[in-house]
Amino acid sequence: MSRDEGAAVENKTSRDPAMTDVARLAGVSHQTVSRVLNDHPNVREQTRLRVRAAIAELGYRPNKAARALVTGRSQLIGVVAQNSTLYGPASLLAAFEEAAAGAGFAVSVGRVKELDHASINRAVERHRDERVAGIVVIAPTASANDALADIPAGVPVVTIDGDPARPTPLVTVDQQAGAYAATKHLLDVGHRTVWHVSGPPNWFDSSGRVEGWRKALEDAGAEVPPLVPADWSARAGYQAGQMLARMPEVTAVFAANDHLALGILRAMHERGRRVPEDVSVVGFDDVPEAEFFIPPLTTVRQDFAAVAREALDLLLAQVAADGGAGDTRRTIAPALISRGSVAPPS
Amino acid sequence: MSRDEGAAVENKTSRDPAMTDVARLAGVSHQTVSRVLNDHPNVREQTRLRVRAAIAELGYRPNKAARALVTGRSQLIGVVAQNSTLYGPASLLAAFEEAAAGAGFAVSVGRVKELDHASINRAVERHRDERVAGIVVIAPTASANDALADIPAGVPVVTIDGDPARPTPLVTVDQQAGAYAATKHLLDVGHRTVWHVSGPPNWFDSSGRVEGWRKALEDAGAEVPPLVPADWSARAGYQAGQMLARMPEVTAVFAANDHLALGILRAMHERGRRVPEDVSVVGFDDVPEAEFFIPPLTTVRQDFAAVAREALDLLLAQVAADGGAGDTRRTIAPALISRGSVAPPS
DNA sequence: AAAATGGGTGTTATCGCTAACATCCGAAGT
DNA sequence: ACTTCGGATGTTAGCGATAACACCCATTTT
Repeated sequence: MSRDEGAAVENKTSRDPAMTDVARLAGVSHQTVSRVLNDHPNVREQTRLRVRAAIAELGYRPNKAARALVTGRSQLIGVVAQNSTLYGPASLLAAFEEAAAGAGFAVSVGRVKELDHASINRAVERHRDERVAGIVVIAPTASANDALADIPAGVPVVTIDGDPARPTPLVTVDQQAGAYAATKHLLDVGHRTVWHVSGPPNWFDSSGRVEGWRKALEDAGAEVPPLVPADWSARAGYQAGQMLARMPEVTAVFAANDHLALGILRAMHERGRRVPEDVSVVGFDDVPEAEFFIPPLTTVRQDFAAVAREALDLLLAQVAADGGAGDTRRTIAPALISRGSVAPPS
Repeated sequence: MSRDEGAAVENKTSRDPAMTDVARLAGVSHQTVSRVLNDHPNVREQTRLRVRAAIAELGYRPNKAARALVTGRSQLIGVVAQNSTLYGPASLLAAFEEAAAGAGFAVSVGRVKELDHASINRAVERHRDERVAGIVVIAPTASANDALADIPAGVPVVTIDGDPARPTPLVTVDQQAGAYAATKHLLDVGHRTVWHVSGPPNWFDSSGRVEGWRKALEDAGAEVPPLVPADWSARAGYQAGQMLARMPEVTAVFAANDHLALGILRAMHERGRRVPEDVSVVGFDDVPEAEFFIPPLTTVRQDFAAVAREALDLLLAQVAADGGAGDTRRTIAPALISRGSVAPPS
């Protein structure tokens, strides 16, 4: 790649214009160009216009690497998330990217196969190498949570879906409240108790939902049936459903997410137990297609966009404060969405 | 941020170690450290070890901004994708991030709200500002495709799901083959013809599936019923299904994706048309929960991981070749997954 | 009228790295 | 023994931006 200096006349493979090129064209110093770019106050309006014109004429675009080098920070936010296509995490990630873009930040995603200590640390280090402005960790499990301790102070970090008990900047959905509402809804229409098919035990979301379910039962003085443990998959829901369908006393089931609920619906259908006439079912997440399950699923909706906004907000506050921040915890309330899968017991 | 030079003894707020610090500790020049880092051959083994020891001792990590500045490229791949939680695009993105991480590249995602010309160009420019090594555009619609023309030559670009007719580096799933297989499967079990509920008309995936469907019918000498246009949502499938359920002659439906199929299943169920006894249904995508629909859905699976791998491969080939590349098109064959939603007509 | 202010601008140093060239040295060729 | 060569290393010069400071020159202030 030849790069002629001085009086280049026919510089074919000319490089991208740099700040000095703009400066020359506008008849100012490169520093003034920098001032215009960064909206410094002390630039005459006329000069500002001249510089802007030169920028437009050359199609100049600032080199972010150079800026990152001298400032020590890039306009990049690193996100550490599990490599999953689960509805919750995927939506969250998408929502966060959108929010960040709105604030002028690009997002670099460090997907991680397992949410273990070592993987997360590796992802965090990669992000630090890129001098990201801040890091968001989607840490829905205890193992992920542990890794956060190793992140050096001074790096702005926000955790999403992390341990509610941990004193770090954190945004969560109030799982307990959502589960409580779902369970109470079933009790309110007349069910004597509610069974619960839970998510994987190491997820905070799971345990929060279990707690909310149990509390609603206890508050109502209802019997607490044994917990049916599962994971997040439709398959696990189907298996749990096969058991529940055999027990005549089961009239109401709260599933820890919509896909579990789907599996339960299928199992009920196969054994001839009608939903909602014989058994009521409630899910969690409100995936877009939940409305078209057979029957339409009553569920609990999480506002991922709100979570993303709050997380970004918390992160940028830390970036601005250069470390310490004010309030550092935000909780988003979920909402019960009532559809056709719930009815009074017969 | 004070930064004492020279004989700093008690430098509290010490900066991160730089290459010169490593060099000093190892008793070599910073350039030798650079050589070790970049695996240049001409370094004595003993020196190499000494440098590595110093790196480990200081916990040194190279500054990527500085490297990007001098080389003009970062170890970052820019991805432009629509801000959607659709199963296909989301899976693709996740798969690509994993593949890129395996090759030592981080991925910066430029989500875009609409797949129009202007939005895509903006995202591409943002990536170029970051001096990404290459750009991947997930361009499943004609409008997205148009924007590709504006990307200057010399920037490595790979399109995923783009226009099969466009002569750019491109990776696609053979939609036509998948649709052909699905339709033929229905004809093979004895249906006289197959109805098709299609995706949005401006998506290449949609039109490819329509073509495959039509071709299979024509090859079999079957009547081609009118196309039922929809989008990708379960709701649209439900609406289409409400119509199809009223027509006694409809015995087989091929839906352009699994969520459409879900809506169709629901509509059939509501009007008392049994699947598969009265009507057979086939979907497309094989979303994880398709196995637990009522009944389990026969569908066509796309191998997104393979798409991602090929795309990365094509991109890195361009990066290495500094522009021109050899073969530039890869097509992934989808696979029919047979489940319980298909049966011979009664 | 001289001094103090402060807005507008240019000059210089620097961030941490890689490229290009310079240098040193011992082994090989004549 | 005297080039020649090439491996191992050091030196210097940028990459393109921002920070810090210096410097004008019109206003105010005293």
